[in-house]
Amino acid sequence: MKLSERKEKILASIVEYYIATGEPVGSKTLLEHSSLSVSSATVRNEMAELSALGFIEQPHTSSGRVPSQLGYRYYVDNLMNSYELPAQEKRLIESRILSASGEPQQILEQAGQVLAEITNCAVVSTTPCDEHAVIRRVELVPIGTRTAMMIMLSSSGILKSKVCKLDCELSLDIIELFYNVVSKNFIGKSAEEVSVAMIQTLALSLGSKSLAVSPLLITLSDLAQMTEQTQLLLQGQSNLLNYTDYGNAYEIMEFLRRSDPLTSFFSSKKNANAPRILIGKENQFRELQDSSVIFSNYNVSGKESGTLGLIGPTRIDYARLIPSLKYLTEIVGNIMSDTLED
Amino acid sequence: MKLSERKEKILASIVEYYIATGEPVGSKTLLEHSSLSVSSATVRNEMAELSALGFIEQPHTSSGRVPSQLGYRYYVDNLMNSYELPAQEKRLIESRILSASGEPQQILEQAGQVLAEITNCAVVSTTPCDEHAVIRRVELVPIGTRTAMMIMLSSSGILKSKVCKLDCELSLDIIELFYNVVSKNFIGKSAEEVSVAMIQTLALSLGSKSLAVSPLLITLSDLAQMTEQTQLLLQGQSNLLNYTDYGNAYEIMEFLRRSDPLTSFFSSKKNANAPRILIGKENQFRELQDSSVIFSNYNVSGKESGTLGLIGPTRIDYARLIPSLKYLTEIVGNIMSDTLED
DNA sequence: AGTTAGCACTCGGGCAAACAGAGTGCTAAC
DNA sequence: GTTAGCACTCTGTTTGCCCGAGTGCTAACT
Repeated sequence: MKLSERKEKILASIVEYYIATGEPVGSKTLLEHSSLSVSSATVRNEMAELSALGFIEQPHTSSGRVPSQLGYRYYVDNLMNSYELPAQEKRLIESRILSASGEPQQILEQAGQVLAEITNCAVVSTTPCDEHAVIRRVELVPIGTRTAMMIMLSSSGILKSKVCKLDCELSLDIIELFYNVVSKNFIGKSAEEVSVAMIQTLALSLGSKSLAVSPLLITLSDLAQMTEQTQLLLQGQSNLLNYTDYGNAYEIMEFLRRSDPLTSFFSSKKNANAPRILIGKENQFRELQDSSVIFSNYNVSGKESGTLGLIGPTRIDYARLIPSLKYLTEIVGNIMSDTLED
Repeated sequence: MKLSERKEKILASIVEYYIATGEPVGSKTLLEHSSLSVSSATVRNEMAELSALGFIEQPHTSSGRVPSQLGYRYYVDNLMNSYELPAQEKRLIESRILSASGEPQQILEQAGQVLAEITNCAVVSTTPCDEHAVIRRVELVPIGTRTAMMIMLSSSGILKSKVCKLDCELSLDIIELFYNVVSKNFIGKSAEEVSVAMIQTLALSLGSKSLAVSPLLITLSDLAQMTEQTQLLLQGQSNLLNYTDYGNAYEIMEFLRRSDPLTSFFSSKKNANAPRILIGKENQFRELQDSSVIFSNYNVSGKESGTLGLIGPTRIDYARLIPSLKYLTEIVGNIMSDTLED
């Protein structure tokens, strides 16, 4: 549906004024804050039609208008002029992120913090996940006579470690055997390929040494699982309190804590290089249906690997925040790619 | 100050009833919920005296009484009968924590989650910090021709890693040189000893190889810093919404985000093997003065290393939560010690 | 046909008055 | 020292009221 130019102007004014102030906007206030040169009565007529079309609604019979979900959608799709991020702000963001060390988790943490500050929204991000990631390197660092720390590095740059306790002494030949087994059977394999069954048959084939090596193999498989799992990072939760009521804020927090639904949602929404915007009920999660969710993927080495997302009110400042989010995902992707690149 | 037995009974009843219900308790309700066999008038008289002494107070002139800070303090110090955690709950806690892998961070995370669930409080915990910790092991894992991941393990079991980019190719002899330098100059040293100055003089002494090795040394010193820093872990923040108002919840969240004050506060309060309880204004942080803070240290290998803490309302259920917290710190300490032990 | 002025109408927010209920402190008797 | 009784106080809630903002409609105007 295409609105007349004047209706579009009015809708844009309503959306922008409401986003800026949070106050429902009446015909008079609208005139004061727009360049329209018609009377308030005309505006009222137009508003009545916009109401009928479902683009705006009234909190109560005699209050100003507020954009409806559909109104925001129309605004985002047709009216919003996405402005370019000023170079100064770009540099500010960049400098804060570059200070983080090279680990994905830390880069995300830093990026999330910056994002939470500049957007005043809750920030969710997922650690990079590359379905085609393979085990790149495994190291075993003895830290006692029968304990060792195993470290796994995946091709997507994820580093995980876990302590492994053995039933017997960790002798040099066991270590050597382990490394042999690893390089023959695990390096270059993806996490899914490291199944329990595979570990078991492998352990059996080792014969007498099996007893000593199998705890190591189990740890290895644990690590493979951990590497594959995307984690959800939450930041700026306090910002939720700025826009929702008590109960909803609590619900959202609890929802975010059960990170699984969002994680799988994000990972199902790849193949989009532009930020996605879900306004109100456009998302499937009851707890978030009074909020808007904006999320965008970051690319590591050209592949979409993780997501940065914002959760804010439906009257979130789309025009300002979308470019910020977009820029941040770019930066995050670049830095992570840098780390991996030779 | 020692109260009469009857006053103690009345105070205990008030505290317990108020903790249980959140309702101010009047003379009549008190009688219904205690074993006293006197009339309400007598209770009123006693209450008036308790009021005068400052142990209880009235929200408004004609409402029931509520324990004052002093009242809670007296209760905690003299009246509370700390009950033993039922074996069943112990086992439940244990099973959930044992499922965590061996890294301190993950153990804490798991423990924090359990704690948040059973207490309905916000949980803060600090990663283990041993001032006498020394660098135990450094590993350099090449992940590209000019990038490597450096991994540092401290004697207190902390594992940190950072990616390091070199200006030139990471040749075998550079790696060897690096390991030599490390084992000669860093292993067994504490983080404080790894100063920038020390790195610089060391780099100079390497002559022509300095250029190649110094990025590695800088990364090493970064890692040493990271190892030394205690991190603050936050969980169950949503529980804050259950007891404070909006503004205060926001303030507490922001306060917790600026983790430094609490971290240094906790680390200054070691040398106590029992849980500590700070009621209301007994703590020094304005944001927390409407709350109670209960915290307890966990010991790794016999040394106090980190803290688990609860933040909740002043009407928190002291009698129930203190044993839970205590048990959890014991468990956490034990598991972490296990990991380190040979 | 589109625009405008004018007007009656509606509804929420704020404010005061009225009210019910819980709990107190005090007094006088036991 | 304890108790019964009673007047008093204070809060939270409900009710009614008014004010203001904003609407929709009608009739006139261009």
